[in-house]
Amino acid sequence: MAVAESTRTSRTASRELRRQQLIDATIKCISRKGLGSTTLGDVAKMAGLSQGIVNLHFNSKENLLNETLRYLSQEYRSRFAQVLEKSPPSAAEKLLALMEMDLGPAICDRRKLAVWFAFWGEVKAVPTYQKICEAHDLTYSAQLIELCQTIIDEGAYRDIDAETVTDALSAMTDGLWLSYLISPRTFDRETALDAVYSYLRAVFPEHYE
Amino acid sequence: MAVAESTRTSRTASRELRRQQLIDATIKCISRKGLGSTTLGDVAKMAGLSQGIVNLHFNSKENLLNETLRYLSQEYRSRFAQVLEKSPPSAAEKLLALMEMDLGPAICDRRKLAVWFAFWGEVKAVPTYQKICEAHDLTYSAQLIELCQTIIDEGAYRDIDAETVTDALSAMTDGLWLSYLISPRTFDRETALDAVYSYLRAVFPEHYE
DNA sequence: AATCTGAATGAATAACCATTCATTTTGTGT
DNA sequence: ACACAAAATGAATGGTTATTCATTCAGATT
Repeated sequence: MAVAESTRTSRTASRELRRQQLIDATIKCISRKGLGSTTLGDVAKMAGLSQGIVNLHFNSKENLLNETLRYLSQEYRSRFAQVLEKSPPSAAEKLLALMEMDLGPAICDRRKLAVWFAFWGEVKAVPTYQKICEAHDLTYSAQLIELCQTIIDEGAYRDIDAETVTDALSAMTDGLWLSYLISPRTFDRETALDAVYSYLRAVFPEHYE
Repeated sequence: MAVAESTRTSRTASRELRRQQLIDATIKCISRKGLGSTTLGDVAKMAGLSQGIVNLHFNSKENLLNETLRYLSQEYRSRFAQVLEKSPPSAAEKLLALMEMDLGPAICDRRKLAVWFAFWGEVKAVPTYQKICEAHDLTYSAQLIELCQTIIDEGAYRDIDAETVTDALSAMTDGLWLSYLISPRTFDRETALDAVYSYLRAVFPEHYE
């Protein structure tokens, strides 16, 4: 476990900067050793700081982990918003761009995925994680439903509703992440994208041919 | 945390029986407290036995957890085989029955799911978990691919291959499990099944109308 | 330059927990 | 009944880790 970029930031960094530095270190530690065996000592060492540093800035390990999960959620949301902004205006293209983001190298990266799954693995046991994840999914879904509804209206598709397509698509990306996490050798991101394409082409044939 | 059915099994149970009793207790503990804070003391108390019992039968905590994951995998596989046996002979009906099993109350149960996700959350950090999960997915996929191939041949479906449909379907069930784990209030099993139906109807319209 | 303030350190503490093992209990065969 | 072997117990051990806090350090203010 390597020591991080300690020389670049001045020894006395502003409060927010140091907190972010520690959250980054936490993410790195969890992705390497797992949530179960990440200690505050590990996090401090990874950040190139001293033993007591986490409690100084976060008061407790529990709080550090909550803030780390909140950060992950917020980071995802801002990428999501960025993709929505930058992609072409049509709903079909936006939806496709979002799926490609989910399965692109920035997000569908084993290190990041390992951290998400580490938290998901404790969702039932830690109510705070559940609340954060539930809120995360909710805002994410709401925007996908809007896009899907527009597509359905445009194509006058029958026997399908926006909520169902959204449930299916977001479940699929989550599940594809798991496949990639478990079988990185035999399962790649292109294969994952093909699965999503197969669904989009099948339910929205007018839009995705 | 309650004490389990200690009176039913005789104090000196056969080796295999006691091991299974401890695995069951482990599953209960993980589903309640999470993998991270399940101790051998918890497991022993849950089983109604003494502190040192786990090391007597499993030698180490690591080994107990490995065996617990193997048991989960094996249990799933036997349910899977049972559904294949009991359902009508057509591939389309078998596939549907399997999906309904995945999202039925026996498997899509928050306590069980919490345990699966607890292990998945450590997959990147614990090579043994990864190997067990990868092998699990492999045998599971192989059988689904066969079914899908039969359906594709029957319906002479174009532009779709069995591997892709299998990837999509199993990712979807995994992801739907996560939705159910995170949002048990707003997300129910019927909603989850609708998502799967929407895919099946769309890619295999001849078979699922 | 001297002082002051908040950030950072890292050794010490106390709690927790996996593992060990000497002792006790149980069931079986004689 | 008795002896023996296997199973189970639970107190003790040693290692680990979150948290605390007295001390040190950096840099801003006067």
